[in-house]
Amino acid sequence: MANDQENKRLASVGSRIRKAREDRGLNLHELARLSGISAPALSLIETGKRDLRVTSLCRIADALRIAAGDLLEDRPAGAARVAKRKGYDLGDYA
Amino acid sequence: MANDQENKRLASVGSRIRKAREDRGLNLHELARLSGISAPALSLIETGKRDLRVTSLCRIADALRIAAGDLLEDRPAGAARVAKRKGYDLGDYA
DNA sequence: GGTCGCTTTACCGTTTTCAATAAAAAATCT
DNA sequence: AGATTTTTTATTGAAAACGGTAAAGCGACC
Repeated sequence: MANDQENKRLASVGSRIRKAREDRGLNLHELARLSGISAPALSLIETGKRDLRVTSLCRIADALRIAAGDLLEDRPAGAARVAKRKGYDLGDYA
Repeated sequence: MANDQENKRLASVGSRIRKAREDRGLNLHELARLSGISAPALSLIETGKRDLRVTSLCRIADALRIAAGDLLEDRPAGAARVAKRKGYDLGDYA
């Protein structure tokens, strides 16, 4: 798929997604319903094994309520901006 | 390919790439050589007609010497960030 | 008129994402 | 220990990205 540098980049993107998801207390299945991306695909993404498309990244970012750019690289201001609200209504996605 | 919202997003990403490219005085063939992405593909990307992969976005960002996150959304990087946080309104996912 | 440079579009072939499903593996419980 | 939840891996099939090439548009300028 890619050279070593790109793999590292995908891995860091994936770990940022995973961290944001866990910070919000969501499991893969719940994030799958929020984002419209299947749990197996999310697993591949979070472990850096898949080169996801930009729209997929944005859908994940929207589901996590984080700026998409904050998933691509470390942004110190990012964490503070995230509202740790609790009201994920999974029903909207059923 | 995608719904209307995602198309708008891809279009904005594309226009940001185009602007950065033109600011650097590059044409599509030169950016193609720098990024490893063909000029026809770059044309589709810049006009928002293609949902590129994250590694492609990063290769373009590297070629333009810009942060990949800055291609995803407006990030003033400087002063007036308070004004308006454009994009999605959190709270309802309907 | 024409030519040059740049961009867009179209086609083809290969590769990859992605959903869906199932199953296996791993972590988390009681 | 066992049972349950969560994650990972594998498979199938469809849709799309991507490079390459070629062709067509579209300016500007002579």
